[in-house]
Amino acid sequence: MRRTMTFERVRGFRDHYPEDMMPRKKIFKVAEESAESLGFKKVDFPSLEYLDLYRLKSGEELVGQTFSFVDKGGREVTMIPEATPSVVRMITARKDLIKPIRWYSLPKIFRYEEPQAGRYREHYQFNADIFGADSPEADAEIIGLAGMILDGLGLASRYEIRINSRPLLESILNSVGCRNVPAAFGVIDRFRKIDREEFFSEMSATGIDSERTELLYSMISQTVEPGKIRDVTGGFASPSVDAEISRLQYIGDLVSRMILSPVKVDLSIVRGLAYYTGVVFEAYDVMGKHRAILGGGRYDGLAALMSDQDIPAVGFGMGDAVIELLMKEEGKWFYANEKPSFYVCCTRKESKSYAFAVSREVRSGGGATIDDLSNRGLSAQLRNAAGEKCDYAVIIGEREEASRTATFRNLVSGEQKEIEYGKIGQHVLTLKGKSENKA
RNA sequence: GCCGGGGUGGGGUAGUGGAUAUCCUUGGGGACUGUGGAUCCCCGGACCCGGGUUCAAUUCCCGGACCCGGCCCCA
Repeated sequence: MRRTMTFERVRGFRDHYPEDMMPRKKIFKVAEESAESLGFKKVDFPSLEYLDLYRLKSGEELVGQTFSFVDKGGREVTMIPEATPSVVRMITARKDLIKPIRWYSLPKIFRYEEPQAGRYREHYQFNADIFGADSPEADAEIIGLAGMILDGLGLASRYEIRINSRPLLESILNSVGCRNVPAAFGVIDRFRKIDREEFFSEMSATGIDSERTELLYSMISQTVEPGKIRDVTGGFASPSVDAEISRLQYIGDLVSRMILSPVKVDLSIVRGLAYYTGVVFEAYDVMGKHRAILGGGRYDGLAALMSDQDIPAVGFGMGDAVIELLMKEEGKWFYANEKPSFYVCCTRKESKSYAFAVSREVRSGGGATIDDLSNRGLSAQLRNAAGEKCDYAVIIGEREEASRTATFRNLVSGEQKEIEYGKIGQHVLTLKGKSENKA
């Protein structure tokens, strides 16, 4: 009778095995490189913050969905549920920073919610923000970065970015006699989930008559090219509406210069009831199958809420969960080594020293170079090499050691070549890895 | 927090109120003794947990945790 102890994962948390971690790493790599290509700098911050940091901004509602506890020193703390407050805390703590500031980060964030498709209690979230610039160009750069990342992952034309403007929506609502804009935002945010009657009755509760509600309903039901916003907002003309439309169109134009996929205006994008004050946006898969891949917007009031400084800001966050679902569907969930990989076989113990020296030479110009640890027969070692999906085997034995050479075997074609020890590094640089490799 | 669905080795499965729980795959070891995912041999590994019904539960019933999906919410 065997007695085994098995440990379960905590609900809603994930393990990441290599076959999944490799493509996940690729997402982060593309995101980080895209950000850095625009001059963004990486920052990091604790996984634990005072709960008050979130109370300020979001009230008790969000607080109820956090992993919070009182630590041994009596501090009320929480596993961070988002990055933005921490980043704003960092920004406001340093008055010497030259603005505009472009920062990105890649924390794990936590939320105590029921797990669902594309939602876990812990996930990675790439974040990028620009502080100290309230221009539409800053808006465009953030939205453009979001698109660049998706493009870089091979998802061009498989996603679309939908943008909206909170002040635009607010102007529209004001112009139709809405007495409770936040409530109306809430209804618009949920409009795809509620039926028509519910929409009408809730809108009427905010003071909008049914004729105007009809117009609103039609307006938020469609997504349009930025150039055609006025086609759907025609019934709500006013100077403030007009100014907001122009800004949104300008942003849309700039973004379209940066990315490969369409930018559409979707007047139903509200982004919850959070702290957004300007442009808001989300990226969706074109099939509309999943929840938003990423989302963000302008939040000019947050720094003032948290400090004595008034710093305009715009940013976005992208979790790793939804994009994983999408990449799997699109056949992009795999990883290919950029450099060829090697397995250094050694046929006899006496040549191990030489084999290790050869390994070092190979590594100097190549990718992963695996030393054999099994000390088994050559055929077994070659089998291991194949199992590791290496591109080449480097065979070392009595003959190679005597002649100061190494035998390179291409594990795909079977071709072999003997290379002098001194020329190994150079030879490796001429080799290519195979580009398939399944996840 | 609520609702629906689900569970047999690591993965995929067969099956059953009773006997050593099926098959494939994967994993480990060995043979082939300097050229590979082959072949052959050997080995390891499972009925989610707890209670109940029963002579007997992996099987039926209840509860819990977990997984999948949804609601709420959405950083």
